[in-house]
Amino acid sequence: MSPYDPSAFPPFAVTVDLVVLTVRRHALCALVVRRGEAPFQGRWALPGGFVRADEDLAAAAARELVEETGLCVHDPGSPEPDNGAHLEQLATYGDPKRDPRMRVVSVAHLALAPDLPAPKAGGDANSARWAPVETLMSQEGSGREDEPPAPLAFDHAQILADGVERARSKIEYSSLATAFCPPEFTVGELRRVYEAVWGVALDPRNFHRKVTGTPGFLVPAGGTTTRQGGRPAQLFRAGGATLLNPPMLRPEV
Amino acid sequence: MSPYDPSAFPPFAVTVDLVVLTVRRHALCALVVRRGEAPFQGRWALPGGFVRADEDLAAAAARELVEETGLCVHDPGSPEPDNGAHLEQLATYGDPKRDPRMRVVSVAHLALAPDLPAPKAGGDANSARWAPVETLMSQEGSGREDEPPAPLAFDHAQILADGVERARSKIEYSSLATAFCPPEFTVGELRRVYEAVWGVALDPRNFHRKVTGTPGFLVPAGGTTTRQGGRPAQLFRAGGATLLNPPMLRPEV
DNA sequence: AGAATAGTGTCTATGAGACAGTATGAG
DNA sequence: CTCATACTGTCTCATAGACACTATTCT
Repeated sequence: MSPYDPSAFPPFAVTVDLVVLTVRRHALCALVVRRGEAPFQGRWALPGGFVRADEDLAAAAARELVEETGLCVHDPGSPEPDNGAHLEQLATYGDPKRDPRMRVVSVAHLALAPDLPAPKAGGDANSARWAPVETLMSQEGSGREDEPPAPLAFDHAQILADGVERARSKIEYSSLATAFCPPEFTVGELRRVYEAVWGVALDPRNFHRKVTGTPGFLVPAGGTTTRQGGRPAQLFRAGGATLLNPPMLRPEV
Repeated sequence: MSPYDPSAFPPFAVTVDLVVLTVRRHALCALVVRRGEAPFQGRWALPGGFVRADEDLAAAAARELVEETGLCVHDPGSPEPDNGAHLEQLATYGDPKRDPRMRVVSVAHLALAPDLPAPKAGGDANSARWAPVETLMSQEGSGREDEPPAPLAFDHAQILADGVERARSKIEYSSLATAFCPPEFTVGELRRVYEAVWGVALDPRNFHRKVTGTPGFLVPAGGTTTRQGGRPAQLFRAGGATLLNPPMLRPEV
């Protein structure tokens, strides 16, 4: 058999799974859905679904994101700051035994979204909710009654860990942290995003000097807000610069 | 239809494609094979093949790498420095029209190898060769008769570009450049790897101070060599450190 | 007034980049 | 000898981190 014979190939199912991250109440949270059917019935899982026959992978991921959150994907070309999310491919998971029913290859995607009111349950899941990644990634689950316990279904714990690590490293050298913020935000709000994603405290003064001193990162939006209390803070929106050079340093030495 | 019904899914073929990079004669080169059959018959393409029914994605990539180059994949756990290559997943390409015959999702992998004598032709390709990425990535191909012309088959030009970009950025903050070197190498040889991959000239003295001053990056192997001419240089092997902090800065501002 | 957050200035340690100068081989 | 490469040392400039200080709001 020629390895390129198109009539002799093992059939695979291809899905997209989504790691949707947001920052809620100073904590990095991921969107999880409760599975309504076997396998792993009743367990929490990442949202996802089959790629359709004539659908690109990115389109499938964007479709699932809309179905689960109502978020539209931000088009990098369009100038207007819709409240769309950032979406990028994460990695592909294809262990032959990752789904007990059949051979499924899942192309995981990472989405970063600003804080949303509440997730709406999609048609293909009993319920959906935001859960702190700290809870989801701990072996035991939290002791609290109202939090979803680990472990996630399938290999979703690994996918989530990879997505969180991608987000944590990517905000170092890119302006991606603004994807967690509303269209207009203050320096303090952006700093709290970094602190929530990295789980560390940053010096507010050095942070302010760093982000306002990087050309193209932030552009003044013209107003001020006092929604955090204290002295009114200038509002910014994300500038055109996507790469941060020199990068924001993650304190951890 | 439930989107999770395992009996109702569109069938996909899943392949792995390989971006195999090495440094030959001060140039970053990629392994390409000439296609022996339609589509794109006679054109150059990245090596690759179908994932088998019970095979993990990484295993399929490692199998293809052995078939094409004879290189075994370096197991990060084993201490002995076999001349294995570095292998990692790159990205997945699934445009519905990327293969005119059928729906094929390709999980591309990136392999970094030391300089090899000559590629052996695999069973599923007429011929294989190393080609400078500069030639492969230019629109026109080189004017020289003995070089493979662009463009590559399928979407392999995009995959190659993504692989090259991954390699270029990853040697900044990791010790991955040593994957291009033989088990024992000199500081100058490692510098020439950086220069070839980035296409820039680096100050030999500052480079030497940087790499020898980073703990765990290089460990002395005990001997010296004079294979580059000039004063004999100390031989090193790659140390245990995989992350470079602070990173090697790519001069380009 | 006191608390909280925003924003500026100043000092210091670290490291990158530039480059002088010495060491040791091949021809 | 010259030439090529290896390696060390020194200077300067940029910047991260620490932190004093002022500004402006709310309760």
